[in-house]
Amino acid sequence: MNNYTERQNQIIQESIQLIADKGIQGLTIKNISKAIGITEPAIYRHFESKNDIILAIISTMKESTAEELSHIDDENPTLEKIKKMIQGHTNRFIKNPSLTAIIFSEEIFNNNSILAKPIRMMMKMNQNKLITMIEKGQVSGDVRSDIQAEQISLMVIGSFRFLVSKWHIMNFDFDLKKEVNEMLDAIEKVLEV
Amino acid sequence: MNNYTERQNQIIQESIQLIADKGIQGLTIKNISKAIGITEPAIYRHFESKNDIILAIISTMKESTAEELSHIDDENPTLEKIKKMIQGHTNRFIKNPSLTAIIFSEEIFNNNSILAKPIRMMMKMNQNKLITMIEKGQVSGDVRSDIQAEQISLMVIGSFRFLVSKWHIMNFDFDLKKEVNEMLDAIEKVLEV
DNA sequence: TATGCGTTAGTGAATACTAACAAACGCAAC
DNA sequence: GTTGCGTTTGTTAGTATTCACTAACGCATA
Repeated sequence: MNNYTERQNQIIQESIQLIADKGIQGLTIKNISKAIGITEPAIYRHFESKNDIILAIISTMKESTAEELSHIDDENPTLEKIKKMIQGHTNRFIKNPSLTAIIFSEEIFNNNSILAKPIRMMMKMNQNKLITMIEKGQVSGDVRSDIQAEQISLMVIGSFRFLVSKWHIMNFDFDLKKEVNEMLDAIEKVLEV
Repeated sequence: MNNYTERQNQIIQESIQLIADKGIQGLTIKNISKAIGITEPAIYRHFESKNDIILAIISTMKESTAEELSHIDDENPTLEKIKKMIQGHTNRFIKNPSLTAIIFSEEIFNNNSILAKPIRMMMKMNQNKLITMIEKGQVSGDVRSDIQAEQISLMVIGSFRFLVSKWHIMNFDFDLKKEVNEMLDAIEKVLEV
């Protein structure tokens, strides 16, 4: 899967959980070690510093997002592809809700210039993927062409992010899948030629 | 304007600036006092605790947002009202960019139950305002009625939030007003009956 | 015997916050 | 006008706690 050891992956997962539960201020070496059940210095056998842990979190996010995006085949009509993409992300969030605390909260790391860069790159990558998809759809006549692909992408990603953020803020207390599908129906109507 | 003293407002403003620049981890009593030019204990002459400062930040946000929303008169057609609302917020952000670090980052305070509540209430209030607006527009025939008002609201707020978040992450390094207007044009096309 | 991975005990720096004191100011009494 | 006094708002010096991180050591396994 990735090139981290079992213990490293455990540290990464518990760290994500901590950020989701207690915010970035809850991500301390003490909390991580407590969650795993080892002592603080043991953490440093697996990561050189806390910064390295955060970098590993970002790297893991990037990888899992790329993996998710790679599933989309080029055959389906554009709207189906967008739907599948959003639904894929949704399933990932439902399986692992703590992801939502990080993947759409770039500001968390924005103060640290070392961390801000890969986050920004990941964001750009995902947006470009969707924009290219929409542009193809506009050429083939699947998607309305009177609105720029960038604007459509902004709407699709923006709506999804906002919905997922609400889900997190509401402590995952509504049926995300149902809400996402209703959102996708609305987007479909809006994008029809 | 509000019921805070001059010094209290200064503390609130510098705190917002600090969160924008350095994230929530940068919001320390030391940083606040340094930014103002007084010593740390002097801060406690004006707020009982750091938590009270954060509550004051949220309260100020709430007030300034409500003030912004109150400007919207009931006369204009719905799309014009939505445009004016978004543009009003945009002008506020351009005048005070550090606002963007807080107003759309509810997760920052989500770990603290005392803070999460007012944040959630503010969010709900703003959404309901827009939903009501859209529903009226659907009745009067201004806005397409084949999509639920909640979904339209999700799209409008989601797109705007995402654009503003990008502006913050990119260190305010693009013309927000221009991008917002392009976004509003797209939304207009999408909402037309 | 070397390596990997854990421990205990400790570092200095930063955290929110407090105690005690001092300067500045308004204001009423003389 | 000046004296005296209380309030406000600042100061210096300190608290206990928490932070990321380190040194030294133990132990199991290859």
